[in-house]
Amino acid sequence: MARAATTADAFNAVAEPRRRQILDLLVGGERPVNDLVAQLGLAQPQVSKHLRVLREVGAVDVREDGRRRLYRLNGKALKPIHDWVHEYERLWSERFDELDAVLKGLEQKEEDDGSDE
Amino acid sequence: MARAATTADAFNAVAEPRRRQILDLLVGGERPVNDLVAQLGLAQPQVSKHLRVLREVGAVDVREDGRRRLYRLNGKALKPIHDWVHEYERLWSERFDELDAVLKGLEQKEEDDGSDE
DNA sequence: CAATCATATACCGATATCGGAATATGTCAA
DNA sequence: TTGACATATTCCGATATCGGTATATGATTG
Repeated sequence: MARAATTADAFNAVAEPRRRQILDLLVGGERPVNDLVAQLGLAQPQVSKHLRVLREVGAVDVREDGRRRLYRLNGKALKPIHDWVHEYERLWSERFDELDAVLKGLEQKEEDDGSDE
Repeated sequence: MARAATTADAFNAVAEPRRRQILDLLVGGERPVNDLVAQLGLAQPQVSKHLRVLREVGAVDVREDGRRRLYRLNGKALKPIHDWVHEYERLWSERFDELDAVLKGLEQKEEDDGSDE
């Protein structure tokens, strides 16, 4: 066995920085491949390959327009990532840090009061 | 060149489902390796290896306790993932879907009015 | 129809991974 | 000190990747 395919998951697909860049560019709206090639400074075949991966995980959709292909973002594919990482937000949010402090204070108080646990 | 190292990034580290599971378990608090081994149903060496990766990207910290090692979550390492994916939230949120519809309506209107762009 | 433009695919070599198995390191207990 | 326990490291083979280069496919223009 080796590492999971890049097309296995949105997680795997998006682990590659270039692919994140591509998605970031597509936030601005539909773009033909050549636009992306120009903006990324990458060779055209590499861009097409990255787009294929993004297509396979559903993060982008394509539309034909004459001899060019217009790629468009489909952000829903990223929702699982958002949902997962969202659970960890409290670990760096100051607001929650304060809440944690309060809760710890309460625990301490209960321990001082003695009894079980 | 090959795929980026799993230790290159939080993105790469977390692309592996087992490592996400480990982090999920550590949300419940500090745990020794053997606890994780039991809960994951994985072989001990694999768990140690996954933990190493998570350590190298700063997602967990270790503390020695006799002959065992207690691993603890350090969620701050996941913030870049959260920050990145957060930008895409509007793409699946219904509230923002409605906003998009409104904006598209406005665009349409301007196009109908003609003129440049 | 030929030439050109836009994009996708195929092939290559190098590399880092993953799980499995064996083993090393280090601590505690009798 | 010997043995049991807890964890980390090393070696293995298989595999999927990435960038580069060459080429295929397909649409448009002259």
